[in-house]
Amino acid sequence: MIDMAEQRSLADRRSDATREGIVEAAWRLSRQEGLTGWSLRRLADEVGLAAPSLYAYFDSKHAIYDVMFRQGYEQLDDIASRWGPAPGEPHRRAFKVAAAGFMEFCTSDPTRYQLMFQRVIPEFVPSADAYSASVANYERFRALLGELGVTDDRELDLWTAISTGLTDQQISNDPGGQRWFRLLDRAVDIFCDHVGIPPEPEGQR
Amino acid sequence: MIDMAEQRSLADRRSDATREGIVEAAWRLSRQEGLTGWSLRRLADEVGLAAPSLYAYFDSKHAIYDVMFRQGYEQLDDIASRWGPAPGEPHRRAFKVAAAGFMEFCTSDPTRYQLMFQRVIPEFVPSADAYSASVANYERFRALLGELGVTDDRELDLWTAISTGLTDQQISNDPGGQRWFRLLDRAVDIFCDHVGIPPEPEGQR
DNA sequence: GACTTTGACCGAACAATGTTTGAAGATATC
DNA sequence: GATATCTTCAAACATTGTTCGGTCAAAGTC
Repeated sequence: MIDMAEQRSLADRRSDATREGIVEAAWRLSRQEGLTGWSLRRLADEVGLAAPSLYAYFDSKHAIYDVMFRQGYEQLDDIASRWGPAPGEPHRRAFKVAAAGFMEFCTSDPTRYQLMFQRVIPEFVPSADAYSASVANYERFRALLGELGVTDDRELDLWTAISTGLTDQQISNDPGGQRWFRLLDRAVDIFCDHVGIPPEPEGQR
Repeated sequence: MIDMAEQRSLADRRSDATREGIVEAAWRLSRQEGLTGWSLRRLADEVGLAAPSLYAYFDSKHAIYDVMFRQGYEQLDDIASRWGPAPGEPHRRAFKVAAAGFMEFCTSDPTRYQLMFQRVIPEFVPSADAYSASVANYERFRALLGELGVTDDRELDLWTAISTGLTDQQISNDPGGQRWFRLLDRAVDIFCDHVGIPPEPEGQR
């Protein structure tokens, strides 16, 4: 009988536990040796299998990166769901919290950041499925900024550039430090002044 | 007799013309197939040699990338040397020219940009020599902004983040387009307002 | 001219990679 | 116990960057 739910390929039906073990080991190796610093044979060793056995769980090495890519965006989505103005909270305050949260998320795991936002793996292009996770995330981001008073698309684009620019510099040129992180509040203030989000009341600051 | 000038290895003494031909072909292939989309055998074919012969001119594939890396910064330095306030020119105007020049330089050759500013080649680390070209460039950038009125290091860092952020978004998310490029003048204005560089006189605008 | 030296080049091979193939054991199902 | 289905892997393949050993021609040297 044909399963009416979405078709799962042979590989997809394999033990989910082993599958997750492989991805976990891939994260571990990526953080240790760099995203491209490990081979399938090494990864297989790590989970007690031979290299070809991995192909029972993933169609290719890129397919493993693809799962990791999606997991990254799921984790971001998880965190981002907690952002937004609390009742009575000044929008600029909420803006700063969200911006710092994003930057903290990125800098706390540079490997994950590279996978999600940079093109460090030659030939790797996220699948439509994984890509949609990143699009969903962008939609949430757009909605959040709308809630905070950023309605113009160009202003959205400008803030995207500023926040990713700060993050990128921080990770590339001062990993583990605070050099660009410290500039974030100021950047938020400048930007908020420009788009007309009112300053925080002096007393609460 | 020992040459008292700087020692040149065997590879270094080979015909400079062939050497340059190899690098040119490497640029061509990189733009066509991506920075990592070609093999040494393919490159050798392109210049009418066999793969091992390349090792008479370069110590490794990375050594070829290294030359390209340095060439990129030499080209940037060449352009950047023409930036700076003309006599009587408002600083903010000169700022905009330089900023647009930088962004134009980056977006006009995304492959070169990737090599210079992103880490898309696994394991590739520029040699001390090539790296110094990028440092020299940063020093020029710092001097230029100083001339225009940006003295605080934190403001320098902030502008670095903003301009590279805009550039990065432009190349990654709208290659060949203008979406983030159009935001540049506004970004300069916001930044200049913040650091106290006076606005351009209305008449000249 | 013979002889050596040097420069330029490449065929063959090496180790490592991601991946495919074919088949072997293990496990379940009847 | 027989059959089918999982789960696994040894062996092999094509491709990669790179090394080794050698060939061949040009340039000096006597």
